[in-house]
Amino acid sequence: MILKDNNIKITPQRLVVLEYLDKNCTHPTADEIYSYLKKKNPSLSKTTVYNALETLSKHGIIQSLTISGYELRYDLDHGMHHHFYCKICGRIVDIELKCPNVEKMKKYGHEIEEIHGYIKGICKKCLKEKDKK
Amino acid sequence: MILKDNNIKITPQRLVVLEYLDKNCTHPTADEIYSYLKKKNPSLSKTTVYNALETLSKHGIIQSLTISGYELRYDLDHGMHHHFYCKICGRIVDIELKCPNVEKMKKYGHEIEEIHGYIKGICKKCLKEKDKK
DNA sequence: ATGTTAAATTGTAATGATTACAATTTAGTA
DNA sequence: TACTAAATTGTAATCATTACAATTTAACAT
Repeated sequence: MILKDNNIKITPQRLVVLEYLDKNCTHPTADEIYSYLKKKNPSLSKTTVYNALETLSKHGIIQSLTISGYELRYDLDHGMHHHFYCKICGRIVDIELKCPNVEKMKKYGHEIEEIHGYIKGICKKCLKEKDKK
Repeated sequence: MILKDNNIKITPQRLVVLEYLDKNCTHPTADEIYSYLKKKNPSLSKTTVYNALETLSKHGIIQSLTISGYELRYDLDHGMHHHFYCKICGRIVDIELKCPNVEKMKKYGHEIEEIHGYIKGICKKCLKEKDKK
């Protein structure tokens, strides 16, 4: 199991957070995760959600996205992809994409740990809505 | 002048904010801009700085960066480039880079307005510091 | 099984960036 | 020079995130 593999203490709270992110690819905020899980886990604290997210993040199991500016969003890492953010509906969708620069990047002399590709605009669905008018 | 070209009302406050961003490629926060400009413009309000940044941003004259997570940073747009964020010193440096995906992106059916490339890791300078130890 | 201990969880309070808002001032134009 | 819509200002509110201290618990050794 992924927690044991990373020497992270296994707690029910961490398990539910991880399970939530595994089942929900909606790039939720800490608050969305908390609000949902709180229903079935009344003793859950929001701080715990933040702590769990930070721990998972630090071990590279999940990724935190800064794309929407005023809040962090979280994403279980399933390999390299970029994100598209719709300025109208706020939805974030994954974009499967190989960035050919990843390897070249090292020539700058910096040590690369993360690569984030954020594309912003208007999504397919919202474009259709606009056309109707 | 760039403000007139965009039909933005010319005010001394907007001018000093723009000038600051033109001269300082440090990707400052709103607060850094405010604190510096306040010295020579005592009547300047922080809200005005936020307003000016938003207006300039909306017109594509400047870009807001979400790279550091808990605060927005601003950058005068001089053509396509990505950003490198050092996790140790917090500095953000420009990476001149042509992204070959920009054109291909449209096939997803979304309308693309902005592309952000954020690379995170440890910068050259901080790597040297680490080696000394 | 049980006891031990370092680490995790909880709830509350603090922080700090950003936004809301209403009163005042001003840029652009007639 | 006067007018008006828009910009500026300062204060107060908002809201995500973090700090912290008390309590609980996972993991491990006996």
